[in-house]
Amino acid sequence: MRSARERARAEVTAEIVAEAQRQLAAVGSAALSLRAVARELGVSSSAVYRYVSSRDELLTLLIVEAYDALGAACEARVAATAGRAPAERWVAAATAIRDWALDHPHEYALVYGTPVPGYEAPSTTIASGTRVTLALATIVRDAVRQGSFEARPATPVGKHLAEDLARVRTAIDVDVPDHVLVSLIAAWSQLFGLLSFELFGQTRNTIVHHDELFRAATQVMAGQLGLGGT
Amino acid sequence: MRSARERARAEVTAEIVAEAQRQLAAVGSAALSLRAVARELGVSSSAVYRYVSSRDELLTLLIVEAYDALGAACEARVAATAGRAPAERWVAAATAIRDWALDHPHEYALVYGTPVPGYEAPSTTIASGTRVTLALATIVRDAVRQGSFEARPATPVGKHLAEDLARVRTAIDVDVPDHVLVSLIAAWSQLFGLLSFELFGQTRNTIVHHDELFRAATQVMAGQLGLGGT
DNA sequence: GTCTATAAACCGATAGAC
DNA sequence: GTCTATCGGTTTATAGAC
Repeated sequence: MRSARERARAEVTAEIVAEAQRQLAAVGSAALSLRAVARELGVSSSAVYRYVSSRDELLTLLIVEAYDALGAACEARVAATAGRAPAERWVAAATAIRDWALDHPHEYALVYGTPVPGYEAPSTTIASGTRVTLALATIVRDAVRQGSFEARPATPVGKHLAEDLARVRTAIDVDVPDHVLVSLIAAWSQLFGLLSFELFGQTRNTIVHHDELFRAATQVMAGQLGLGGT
Repeated sequence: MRSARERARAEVTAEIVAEAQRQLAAVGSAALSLRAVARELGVSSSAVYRYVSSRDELLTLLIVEAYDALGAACEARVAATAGRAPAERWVAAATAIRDWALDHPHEYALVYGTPVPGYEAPSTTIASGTRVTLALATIVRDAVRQGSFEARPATPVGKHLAEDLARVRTAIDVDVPDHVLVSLIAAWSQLFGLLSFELFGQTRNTIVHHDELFRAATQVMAGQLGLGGT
């Protein structure tokens, strides 16, 4: 059981992370400052060092928090749509990702945007980072098991790439041919690519109804991936 | 004709931009500092203000420069492959984009990554920013005119989205049905999504042969877009 | 654990001399 | 056009008192 001291410590750390998230939204990750967090929290700067040993550690906390929140949101949607048509699940999961990203644009940018200069992510962040990818893979895995997956005509894949894809196949535990994995990666990168375009303002002057475009594009990709009709 | 003064001024400005690009690579866009540029150039900070009126203006110069360089590279590849099979041209253009991005990762991040906090891009950057998109659209336009474009079964598109797509159709001057435009946007965002994944390290622990994956994924997307065989 | 005080940097931008 | 000097602000991080 945790002592009162440990619990107090966890609580203060959570407050620091919460304030850091506000800062992140206000000034961006590069300008995130331990000092400003302390100032806003009403404590001196050195006090914060008792909880967070450096700016990089604070960034790591934020990154893990963001990955976990997004991963949990996506996992929940995938679980909630179990039994539905695969294409429908794909669109639902993608929408969950987009909804979270629109609600937390700066945390999205922190993990999927330009890396913070000078910051090297420790391996502790990997597990949280792959959650959302694994959740998406679950949809394909279920579709394959149900037999509602339409195989596409095979296209050959280079030998070196096949090695990478074998690693991917193991990681996501989806037993499909190489060219389907390529399609899956294409769909996956399409999803985040379009989302980044929207959030980073690349389509600002052309697209107004981003929600409809996103839905249509993910529907198209689900079909091209082989997840079958709606 | 330009006076000697004007020419000297353009030359010094170019030196400032070149040094700023080095800074960009070293510390990232958020930490880009007029002062450091001046220091490295061996002049005082205030001297630089004679050429560049503010940090934001320097950023704008860098952004326009990056967009134009990438746009020119893509346009050149599209022009060089005129007459070839559309899918081949798509892959070639995508590869040109990737090659430029790998050669200039920080400039890529400047324009396609997280927006610089506090910086508002002036409308002067729009024209340069759309060059690469227009170059890609040319491939589809040529394919349609040649008749080597395979129409896909139509899927309905919402009314609001149709308005946006009408704007897109005019902007890129490609006369295809709505659902094809959605596919095109999907392919476009897939291309930049995968490239961002690679450059921002999202696939770091899984993919080794990024070049082969990129080629395979763009090939698949070209096919799904309707650009036909190799 | 929290505080004050401090070191040693950095920044954008401007004034005024030359 | 370039300089020095300066204003007024920022930062990370540490030392030492309480």
